Formats: sequence, C-alpha cells, structure tokens
Amino acid sequence: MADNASGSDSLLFLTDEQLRKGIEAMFFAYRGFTADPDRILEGLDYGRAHHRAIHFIHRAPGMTVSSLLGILGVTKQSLNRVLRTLFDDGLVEARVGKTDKRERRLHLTDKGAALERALSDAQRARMRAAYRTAGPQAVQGFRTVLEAMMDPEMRRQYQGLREDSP
Amino acid sequence: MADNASGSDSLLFLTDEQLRKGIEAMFFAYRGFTADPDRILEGLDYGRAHHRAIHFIHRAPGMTVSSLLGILGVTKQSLNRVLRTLFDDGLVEARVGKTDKRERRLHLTDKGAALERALSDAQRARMRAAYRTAGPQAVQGFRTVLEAMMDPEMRRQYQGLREDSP
DNA sequence: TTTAGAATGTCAACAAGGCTGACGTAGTTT
DNA sequence: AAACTACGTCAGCCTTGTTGACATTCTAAA
Repeated sequence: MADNASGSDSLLFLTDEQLRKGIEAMFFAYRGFTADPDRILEGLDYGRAHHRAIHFIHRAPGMTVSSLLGILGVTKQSLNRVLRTLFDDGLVEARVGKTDKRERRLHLTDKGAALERALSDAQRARMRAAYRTAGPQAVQGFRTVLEAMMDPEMRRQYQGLREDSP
Repeated sequence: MADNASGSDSLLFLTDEQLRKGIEAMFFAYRGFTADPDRILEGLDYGRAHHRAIHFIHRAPGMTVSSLLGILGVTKQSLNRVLRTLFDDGLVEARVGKTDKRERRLHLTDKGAALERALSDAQRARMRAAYRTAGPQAVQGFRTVLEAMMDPEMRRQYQGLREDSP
C-alpha cells in the first residue's frame, strides 16, 4: 500500500500489456540466469542437464535416483545418460541404500563439489547483484510471484526439499 | 521501506541460502511458465522455438529477420529452419522491405495471429493468476528483480522493443 | 561503374538433451 | 514362489541448437 505509482490499488497491473511485459521479462531474465554457468560448462563436455543434476544432488545429498527424476521432470533414460558421465568422471558417487538396497543414494565427490561451487558461485554472483540492485522488498515480491507461477507439484518440490534421510 | 518482516533493512536477503532459494524459484517457475504453451504446441508439429518466433513477430510486426535473430540469440540457420515451416504453413509472411529490398519484414497471417492468441492466452492466464495471487506490489518487485538479472543487451531488447518502421 | 559489404537463404553435418519402447537384474513385499 | 519396485541399458527418434561453406540479391562506397 506504500508504493502507489501507476495504480497499485487498481487492477491495472493485470492488463494484457502488463502481463506481456512479465512474460518477456521471464524470457530475457532466464537467459541471463543460465548464461554464467553455461559459460563455465562449455568446453568441459557438460551441459545444463549436468548442472541441474549436480545442483540438486548438492542440495539434498543422499537423494535417490527416483526423487531426482521427480524434481528434474525428465525420463530415467535421459537422466541416466547424464548421471553415467558424472559417475565416470568421478563427480558423483552412488551408494547402495542402507535399508533398501535397490536404491542408489547420490552424493557429490570432492571433485563434484568443486564444480558445483564454481557453478553456483557464478550463478549466485549474478543473483546477488540483481538482489542488491532491486532491494529486499522487490526480492520478496519476486519470490512470491515465482512461487505462484509454479505448478502445484513443483511448488511442493520447491518448498519441501530437505536432506534425504541416509 | 514499508514491509519490514524478516529483516528487510538488513542484508539477510543476500545470504547464500536466500540466493539459492531464488535460483530454484527461477528453475521451477520457468517450468510452469512454459508448460501451458508447450501443451498446445505438442501434437501441432511446433515447438518452443516456433512459439518464440511467433511471439516476437506479433509483438513487433514488420520486424526484420536480423532483428529477430538479435532478440532470440540463435544462429540464422537455426531460426531459418523454424521460419521456413512457419512460411510453409502460412502462419507468417515475409514482405520485401520498402527502402531496403534485401530485408524481409515479418508479419503474422490471420492464421498465425490465431495461434499466437491461443498460445498467449494460455500463458497469460497463468501469469494473471500468479499476479493476482501475489498482488501489485509483489509484481513490481518481480519485474524489478528480473530486469536486474538480464544481460545489458537483453535489457535493451526488453525495454526498447517497438514497432519497426515499415 | 565496379566492387565491397550487408541481409538473407540454404546445404550438410554434428551435438545435446529430450522422448518412447523394450528388456534385464537386483532386491522387496506379499 | 510371485509380483512389484528401483534402477540400468540398448536402440531409435525428434527438436533445436551449433559450425562451415556457399549463393543471391541488393546497397553503398570508391
């Protein structure tokens, strides 16, 4: 209720023109969002798919293959191609589940953790700059809108990720 | 300066943890963002690349091939493959430039405009729902952060698009 | 007026990363 | 013992990106 420029109280922010601006903002911003990690990955034989796998394994160590599948929303064949190269290159290791031996619990090796750090440092640097420029209140709004834009299942993934019990 | 919950004035919003949340929010939200148009496109022989071309041609009718290339950030060979199918299917037409006859000015046909409408209706519906849920102030912040996240050139594209002079 | 350069199209070949379908092997559960 | 689950894998296909080379047409500059 504080910022009143351009009709905050009215419904003017729901016009097609405003929505289009939001749509294009998502498009252009996502490019920036992926640009820095992409630059690191290129030449290393890895792509965005590897980045995503590494990110979420780092995020929730001990995660099983099938929960990773659920988060990434791809087929097991597709994920497997990625995971295989990560195993072969010694970035990720799979430990047989303790209670259920069919499960593969995924962990980053030191080498994998190093790459993860390089990638997320780059990505966070941009994020941090954007956050700092925009300020805390804008960041709050940013997160709120993004969350509202997710599919319900994805929102659960987003909110509910926690370290998988080993 | 109004909203003070959870340390707006401090720098707590710049912690790695907060940044990671932002990063994952972008990831999951982008999935939702593209989900609805993707559903429409699937089965129609078209993909996201066609959607993007159609979107920007609609946005700035009379746009040349090279400015579209600049916006999309792909190679001409890649764009051409997409444009060719759009020409062949009668969704887009190219008119020879008036002053410079080398240029192809791109326009949607009625058929193309109809598909554009279907796609953007779907995408806007989700956007509108998210905006409405989040409220005008959040939307303001959303746009601010996204803009700060773009590469400078992309920010220019984002801000500077206008109807190309015929 | 030639000539260089720009805007566009196109052929070919390749790679990443999606997908489906089918099948195999452990290990768990009933 | 039988059925189900978690995972891996082979094969083949699609979209969409890439590079490199070359042709055409038009514009602009020397």
